[in-house]
Amino acid sequence: MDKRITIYTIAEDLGLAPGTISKIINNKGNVSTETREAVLDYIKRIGYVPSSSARMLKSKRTYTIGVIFSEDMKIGLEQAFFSSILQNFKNYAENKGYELSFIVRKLGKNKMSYYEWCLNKRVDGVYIVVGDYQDKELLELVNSKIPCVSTDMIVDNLHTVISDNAQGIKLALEYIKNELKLKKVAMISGPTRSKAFKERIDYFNNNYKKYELEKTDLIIADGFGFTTGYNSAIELLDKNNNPEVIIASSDDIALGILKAIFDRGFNVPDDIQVIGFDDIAFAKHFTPPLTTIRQDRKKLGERAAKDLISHIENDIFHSKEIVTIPVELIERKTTKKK
Amino acid sequence: MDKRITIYTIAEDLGLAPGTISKIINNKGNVSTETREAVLDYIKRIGYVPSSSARMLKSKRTYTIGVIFSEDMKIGLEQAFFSSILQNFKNYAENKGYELSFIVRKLGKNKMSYYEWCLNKRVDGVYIVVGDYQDKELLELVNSKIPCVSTDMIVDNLHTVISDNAQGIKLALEYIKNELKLKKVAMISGPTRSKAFKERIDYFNNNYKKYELEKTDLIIADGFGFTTGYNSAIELLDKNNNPEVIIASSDDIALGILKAIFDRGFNVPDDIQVIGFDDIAFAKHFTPPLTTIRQDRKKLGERAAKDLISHIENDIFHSKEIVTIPVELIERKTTKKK
DNA sequence: TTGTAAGCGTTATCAA
DNA sequence: TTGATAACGCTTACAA
Repeated sequence: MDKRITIYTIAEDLGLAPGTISKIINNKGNVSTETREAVLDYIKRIGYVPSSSARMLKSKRTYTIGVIFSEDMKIGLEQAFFSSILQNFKNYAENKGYELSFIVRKLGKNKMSYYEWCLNKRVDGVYIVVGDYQDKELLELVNSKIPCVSTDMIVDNLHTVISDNAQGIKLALEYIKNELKLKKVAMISGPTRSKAFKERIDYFNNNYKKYELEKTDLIIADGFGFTTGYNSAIELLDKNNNPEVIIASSDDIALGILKAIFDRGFNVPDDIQVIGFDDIAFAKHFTPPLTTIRQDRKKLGERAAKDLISHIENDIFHSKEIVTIPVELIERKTTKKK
Repeated sequence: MDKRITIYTIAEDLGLAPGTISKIINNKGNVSTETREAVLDYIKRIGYVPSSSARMLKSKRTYTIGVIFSEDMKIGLEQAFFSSILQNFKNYAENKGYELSFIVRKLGKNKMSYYEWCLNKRVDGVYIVVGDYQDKELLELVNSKIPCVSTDMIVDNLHTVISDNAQGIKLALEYIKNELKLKKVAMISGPTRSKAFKERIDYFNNNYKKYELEKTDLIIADGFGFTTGYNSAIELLDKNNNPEVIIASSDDIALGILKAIFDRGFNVPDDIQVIGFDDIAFAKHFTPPLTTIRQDRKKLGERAAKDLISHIENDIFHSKEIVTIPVELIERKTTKKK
């Protein structure tokens, strides 16, 4: 019962050679449809699954995708937005027979670079969930032979799947002008080493005038989270430039802003309105529910997985491009149409 | 440069036999301290790392831990509480040289049971993050030769690391009696198929009288989340039994309750007080910040990892036990001392 | 079209 | 204490 099934036992059972079985499993070489079908049938019946270690050892393919969840950015599995993209990536990849393995900068006792780690683990490809585009080690990896894809970082030579951040801010600006009919707008953002944040800030800076808006403040903080939003908003409020609406570059930040506004005794949306970015699960549960730009986390994760796997499997040095996923404005209660 | 370092190249470089290198790496057999140190040194210098596939192939050990994140319970990586425990588990395990691999019920095209999957993947052990203790397949796995550990499910023959749920509710009850000086208490909980919920409900039912409390309502809902809490609280409020304080069996539920109370026009903590369970990151950010029973997610995850790994490595059929991690009451603004 | 056999990088058993 | 050698289960030339 605990006897392991191998291509040898199968070959024996069927009166064939192990090599033939292998070819069939991998869809290679010439085998008569007759034997092919017989073998496939048999395999399914007895529930045979190839030993991944043997396969890896021999073929140099590991069916493993390394995941970089940049540590210095202090983003862990707890970060709802990214872990949800990752979840979708994972689902897709698993369906294609790949496993994920988190890349850490050491292995056993040894400290090592991302690239070394990948070499040693022989991952087939790398998914960079978030990354610092100035990180030398990351760039070393990106520019190596190992296929990489990212859902945040934009650098030369890297295929990335990213939300249409410009469109997101455009939506917000249009909405502010046409629906909210407001003038004075501020923005609070996370750091520009995240490309997504940078794009949002850039679009804002370059276009608010087009919508006849006035920029009262722009705070670029050094964090991603609630506390960052809170502190930045306190700072902003104390400057008394009196923005009518604040655009936050993430929902976590937006939620912190909301709290700060309350703590300062103002009301949302009557005194100040707020627009977030992401649409995390909690956005709709907050009081008041957050108006925000929704990113399509499912598409983001799945497309990234799809593209990475196709890089890996058709190892033609694929066209690396920036693929852009549309976003959408979700109107809730932190804004008020006039 | 792309030449792979193996125990062969090392042996050659050092004028030794491959077998000797292997022994040293694995700390086995008799090797003179002299050669041992020389080899260890050399290995560190050139940054050699054993090929895991070769090792797996030969030794039957995969250094991989399967993770079950029960799907039918609709809990994904997005669930902050569980993913944070998992994160801590992961950190510990990785440090010990293990990798995590999520168990899915199929592999490639084939549907398969948890147990079959584990057999095929040859995982060294299994970590059940959350599980339904009535799930036949799960029980099959638990009762197999494969070492398992859980941080939620309690069944015969399963080692589990779990918060002291009884103590948590005890803390809440004491606090209600002695500090809040309240009488009428209600509870809203998730389903009893999660052992943690069951324990909390049981302790509450069996002990509220001891604290001279009056139970106005007990709602056992079928979900875990915000919406569950919201709907249950609306239901409860509409019954007009007027509890003075509501104990929620999770923070997500508590937050939903808070929202429902607001929506019905009541004030927290003046009209009704609320106590949660978990202390998720968001609990302190909510308005008002949630009083709750904090679970020690770090200890939970790390202890589970530690115990599993020791099961695996000292494959003595280890004492399976329930290990219990203390909890703590965090007082914030949804309660008010009298 | 099918079979044979040489690795892949380890571990483990014996022999030296 | 150290060295040689046979697996482990697969892939892939190459031979039949």
